[in-house]
Amino acid sequence: MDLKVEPQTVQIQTANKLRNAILSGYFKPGQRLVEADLCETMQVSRSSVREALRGLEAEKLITIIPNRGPFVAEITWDEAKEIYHVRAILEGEAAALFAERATSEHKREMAQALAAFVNADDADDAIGRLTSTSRFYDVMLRECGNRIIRDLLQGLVARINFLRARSMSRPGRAKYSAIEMRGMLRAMEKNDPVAARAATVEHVRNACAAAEAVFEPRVQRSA
Amino acid sequence: MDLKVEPQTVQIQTANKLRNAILSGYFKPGQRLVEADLCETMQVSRSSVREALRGLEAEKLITIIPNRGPFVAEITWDEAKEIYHVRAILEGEAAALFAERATSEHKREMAQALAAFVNADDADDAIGRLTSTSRFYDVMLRECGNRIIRDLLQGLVARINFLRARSMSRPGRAKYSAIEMRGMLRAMEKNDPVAARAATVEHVRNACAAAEAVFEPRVQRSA
DNA sequence: ATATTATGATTGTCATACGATCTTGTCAAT
DNA sequence: ATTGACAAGATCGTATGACAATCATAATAT
Repeated sequence: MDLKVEPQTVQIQTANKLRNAILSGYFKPGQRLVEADLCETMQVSRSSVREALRGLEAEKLITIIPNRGPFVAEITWDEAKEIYHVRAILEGEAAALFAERATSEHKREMAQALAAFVNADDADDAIGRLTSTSRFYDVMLRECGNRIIRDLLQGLVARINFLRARSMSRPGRAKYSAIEMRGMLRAMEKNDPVAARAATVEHVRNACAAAEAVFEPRVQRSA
Repeated sequence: MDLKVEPQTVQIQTANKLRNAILSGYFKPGQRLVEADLCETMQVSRSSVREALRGLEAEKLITIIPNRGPFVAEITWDEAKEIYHVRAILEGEAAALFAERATSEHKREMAQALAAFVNADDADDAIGRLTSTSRFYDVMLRECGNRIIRDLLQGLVARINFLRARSMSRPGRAKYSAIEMRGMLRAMEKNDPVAARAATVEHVRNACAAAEAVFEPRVQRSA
């Protein structure tokens, strides 16, 4: 159990809220972020906003162009493909590591998350789909025993989050996704690292293919 | 050729200098960094320093504890091991990718870097050893065709930089290191991705073992 | 049509200020 | 000897105000 409690500075909250706004799609890729406007809407000082932005820049969620300011990061399909490539490798490794050490408690947790995913899909609940998959992965990444893999993957996934959401809401994809996740879980329940890695890599491959189908490199201009 | 030129803001330069200071060991792990002192020595405002620090925090080179300020990141041997684990995976992948697409020009560049490394070692030139290995890796990471892998590895390597320097200056290690790098290069010259990955993974494994030998988890107190 | 200039918006940087929080030392109470 | 209370000093977190540098755009001139 983690009992650590830490102060929530304004800067941290600002960073979190901005991150959420980007991941949830409230700020669109390529969109310009004006410091003064952010101060206004978030009711914090420019210092706090700018510090928060520096953090997000290092996470590659935004790009700060000198003298032009921050923009929500855009991504080319090339980059996205590279991310999926790395994601397959790291997530496969995490799956293998997890399979070797998964307890029945962890397996149950993942099974629950998967069930919730299926339910959310049946109910056509887009948010539920995302939170349940997150929960599914969280267990695996938290318990795989390698925090570096977890951190790297979280950073990578954040950068292609909008693709996930978009491709997952495509009719049919969620069903297949559920099947693939069931395959992962089955291998992990048997504590079979080889099968777990294979199933996971396959899952990411399919997610990549699904993402390609919905990727649109169009440049958006304001009317 | 890359002709892009971009403005060097004070914040960027501050971040770069601080990063260098940490990587070069001028600031030691665990050391406290006092904002006011940094402003004084670097002759920049607190705003610039703090923004630079936020960036370094996201790179995990420093840790900022709320109300206590920034500290140079410390690392446990556990974490270091995890980093080496991931490094082996990603560097192996990069090696395989590179082996498939390496041109004679690239091979020559790497051979030169390796030769420089041997020379630096013979001359007992610690700095030369580091710059030449960097050059060796830079070619591989730059030309492997996956910028995500490159960026992630650069971030990871930065975090264990001090271990590299320390273990490399251990008598004998550099010699073995050179032999291993020669093995990597040989496989890449044959454009053999399987052998290249194997040689690279082996190299990282050995580097990890060498690092363990010099790792000291001692807590340092000022006199 | 192209080049030049003016204009307004926004960023980069600095200086200053002040409350909040942490650290440390001192001293009393248990 | 441990605990608790309190004061003093250092440092951080945050806000504010200011201004030059830069950029984007519109207006003007060639």
